[in-house]
Amino acid sequence: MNDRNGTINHVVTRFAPSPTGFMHVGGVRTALFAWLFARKHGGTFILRIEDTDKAREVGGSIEHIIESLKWLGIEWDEGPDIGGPHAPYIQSERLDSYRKYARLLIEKGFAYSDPYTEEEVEAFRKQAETEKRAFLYRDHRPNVTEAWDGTKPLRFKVPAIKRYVWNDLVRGELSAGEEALDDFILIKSDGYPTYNFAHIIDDHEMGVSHIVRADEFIASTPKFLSLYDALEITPPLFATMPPILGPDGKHKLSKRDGAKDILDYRKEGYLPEALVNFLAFLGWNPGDEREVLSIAELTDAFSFDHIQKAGAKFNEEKLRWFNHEHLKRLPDTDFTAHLTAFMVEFGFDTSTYLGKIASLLKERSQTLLEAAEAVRAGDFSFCEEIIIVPSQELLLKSAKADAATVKTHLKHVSELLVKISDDAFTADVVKDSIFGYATEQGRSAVLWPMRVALSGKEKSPDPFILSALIGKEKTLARIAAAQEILR
RNA sequence: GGCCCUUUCGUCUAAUGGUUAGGACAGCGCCCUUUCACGGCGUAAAUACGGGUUCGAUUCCCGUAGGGGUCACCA
Repeated sequence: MNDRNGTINHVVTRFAPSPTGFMHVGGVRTALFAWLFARKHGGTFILRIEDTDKAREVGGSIEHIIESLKWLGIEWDEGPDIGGPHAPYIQSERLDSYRKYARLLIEKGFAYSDPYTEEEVEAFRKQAETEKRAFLYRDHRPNVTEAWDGTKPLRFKVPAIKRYVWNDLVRGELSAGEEALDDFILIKSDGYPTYNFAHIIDDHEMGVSHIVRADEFIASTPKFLSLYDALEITPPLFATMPPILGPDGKHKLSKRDGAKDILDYRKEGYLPEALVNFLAFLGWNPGDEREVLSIAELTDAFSFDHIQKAGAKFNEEKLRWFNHEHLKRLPDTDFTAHLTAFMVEFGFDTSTYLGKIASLLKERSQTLLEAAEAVRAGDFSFCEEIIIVPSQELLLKSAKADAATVKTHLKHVSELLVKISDDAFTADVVKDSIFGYATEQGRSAVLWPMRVALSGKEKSPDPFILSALIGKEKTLARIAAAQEILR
């Protein structure tokens, strides 16, 4: 909560999704910022499920949300699965609480039973639309109303129609006119509260200090503020995030633009920390020129001060770059562990030589999926194979020399390599032993055929790395085999 | 249509009255190099427009235009 000077005493933020399907990037980023802010200030982060619209609820969503957040490493201190001092954390289980505040508002004269049918209200709305006016229920506010019996919607009666001005931690001073104020529904005829009502009660009861929220709530803030007034509750601080736009920048990112389930990124081989890094930079920066940051660094650098006001376009190209950077920074053993887990999970056959080619894979793949596919395609099969039988054509393709000359070179290379002891057969030693000869004789005539002899492929890592990878014995055998092919 | 928000390279952004307007992704070029990849260097590229305020505006104010949001018994 905040004291009168606005000093942060204890930060409490929350992420409050509704279980209506999968998690998309917009929701995840809002959750991420709320979480980073709480962590930065040693505060509390709450996960709350807003399931007050039973018609739209999609089964399994809660589990899916939890799985998504956990994959990203966003952990909550209080939530539906772990409980906490303000349990329950699922709104449909908090109905008593909303009724309590509803009664309070009725007593104070700030709530009344809505006498109209849905059709009648719809007609008012249509009329406003026809007249190109904003729809305001309060234009039709009834003079007398019956006592609320729970079968009709309970409406909020706006205490004062006025212009509201408030401060937003990201946007600064915001304001909205009287048109933004209306008698909105507190409790629906099915007994569930609306978002407008429920989130305010919950945030209050859960001690939320900062509401990190999406752009679309700016327009309804005056409604919230008037409800806070009626309830005589001090509102939390607001921090409004910029929208995430589709690649064309024309509208908010939608499924059509490829907005997908956040867990799809796991399938596509993205590292959660890379995705988090990318998402954090969509509308935020650390205030310096660093870009590739770990979660710990992100937490440390995070502040609302550097959040953008304008919308950002989702750019998958840059996400791929972030992922590659994070992949490259992984120690080989960690990379291998990640890749192996990925391949097992998504049905790839794992190879025993993955650990040996970790550094090659990291360098060449932007995602774990690309690495897995490269392995499956046999791009590194030369690690396992005993014999390689390249064609003479390939052996000579870029050698810029005739078969007899190449054959002589390979023979000489063998003679140099055989002198190296088995345990000293590293890429550097191999290079040192033959590089002088190769330079002298023309590198393309020596190194190209050697590399093809070892890999059997037109494209591959260099022959020194290859030699070390497959070992002295196979290296010599393959070079000998290549000499047989040449005539 | 009303109300609200927003506007720096193609994209993500830095610079909160004085900079040759900086970085990154993507692009292009060169270098490294036996191929591929990695890497290095370099290049092109922006303050939406029009008015103010000021000695001086990317920065402050107003207007215009573009974009976004909202006007539910959805959140």
